[in-house]
Amino acid sequence: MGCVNASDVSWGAPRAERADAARNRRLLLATAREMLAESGPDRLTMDALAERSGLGKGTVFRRFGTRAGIFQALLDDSERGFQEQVLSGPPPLGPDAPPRERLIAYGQARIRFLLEHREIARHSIDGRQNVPTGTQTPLSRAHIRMLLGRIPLGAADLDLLAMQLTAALDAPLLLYVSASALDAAADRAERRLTSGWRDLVDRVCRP
Amino acid sequence: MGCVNASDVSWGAPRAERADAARNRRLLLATAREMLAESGPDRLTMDALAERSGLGKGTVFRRFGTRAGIFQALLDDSERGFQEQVLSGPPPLGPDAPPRERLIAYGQARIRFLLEHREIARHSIDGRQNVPTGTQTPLSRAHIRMLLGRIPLGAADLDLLAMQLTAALDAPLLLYVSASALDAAADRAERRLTSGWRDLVDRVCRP
DNA sequence: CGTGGAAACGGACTTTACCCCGTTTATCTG
DNA sequence: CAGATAAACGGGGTAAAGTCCGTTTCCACG
Repeated sequence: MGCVNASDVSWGAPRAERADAARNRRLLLATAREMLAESGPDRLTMDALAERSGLGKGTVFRRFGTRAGIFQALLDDSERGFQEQVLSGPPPLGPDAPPRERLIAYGQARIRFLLEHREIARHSIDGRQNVPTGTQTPLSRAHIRMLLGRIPLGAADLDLLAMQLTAALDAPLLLYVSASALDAAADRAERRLTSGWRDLVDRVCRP
Repeated sequence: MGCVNASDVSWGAPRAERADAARNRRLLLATAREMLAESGPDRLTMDALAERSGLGKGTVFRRFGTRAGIFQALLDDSERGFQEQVLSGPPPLGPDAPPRERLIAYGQARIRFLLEHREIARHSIDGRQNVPTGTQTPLSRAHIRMLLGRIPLGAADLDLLAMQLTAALDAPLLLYVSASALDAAADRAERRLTSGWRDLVDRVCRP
């Protein structure tokens, strides 16, 4: 837990982020959340964000690269707490639970998380690039991969299987089910996706 | 097969597409393909497409709605042949094969198709909207759904399972595996995804 | 402290997606 | 064949994304 954070002597390779840059990133994320809460994702433009933060547009773009990048950063940020639950929280989500149960619990938690942040998650997808490296899904994938490694499955391409399961978990919420349908019946959707995930995992993990 | 095509007396509800509109759509798609072949997807801008087609910008937008819409239309168009193979071609892809084998064959064919059209497929994703209704994936989903219905699976939410499998099939190519990785080793990727799909279907379909 | 160089900043500039609405054209009806 | 009507067209206009590069700020090191 209290081991290594960004401001430590952790410079293994790059050179730690400059102080002003870090401050501005926090400021930008905070401002973005405000704007999001006030007027929804569509009004969150790069120009507006820059102006409202009192920063230049160039800064916003260097930090996030692209519009979708802002949403990725926001999602990433929101995910931190969730990640801690997964890595060191209580079972069945955290360690000290049998891997198959952890896998099911993980899916349930992720579904809830994505539902809760569906707007942001939706907007974090950028057709020009594949899903962001170093954020959201890769961690999902890595975690699922790790759990699969501890479940007795016959010979199998575990990396690929992890990717397939990640897709089965995320894509419905990110791509397939319409946003309006989710808004209309979020509870129902959550129950359905959750039990669907359990079924899928059950099917995949046996003999 | 030769039952109902767009120009028939099929006006159940809307009013068949106007002749000039149809002609222009074909022209636009053809021009888009040319431009794509010549200079890649990034140079395919709405303005350029309009000008090169000798049409107005407004026309392009009314036809396709959005930039991603062009790529969706292109993909849809390319998919027609593929769909016929699936609906009425020879087994194991077409009818007259046991459903489990058809499902596996379908996945293999779809993987090949997406790999072949990966550029277009990538660009057809629009973060603002869920995956297009009436094209590509919905058909995938419907087909998978239909096949699942004919495979003995215990009690299961078949609609959801179909969505999960569709996601597991498409998302790796659409979202997760980087375009450059695919370009670098498309053959290897195809083999891996293909056998991964077989494994997944095997796992899912056995009580 | 002072300083050199790397990193971050700012905001004008360019490009592109997307909107709007007056005008033209296809098709249907009598 | 003429007139009506709804659809399609055109292309200028707007706003937002993304780029560039001269200027400023940080901070490691002396």
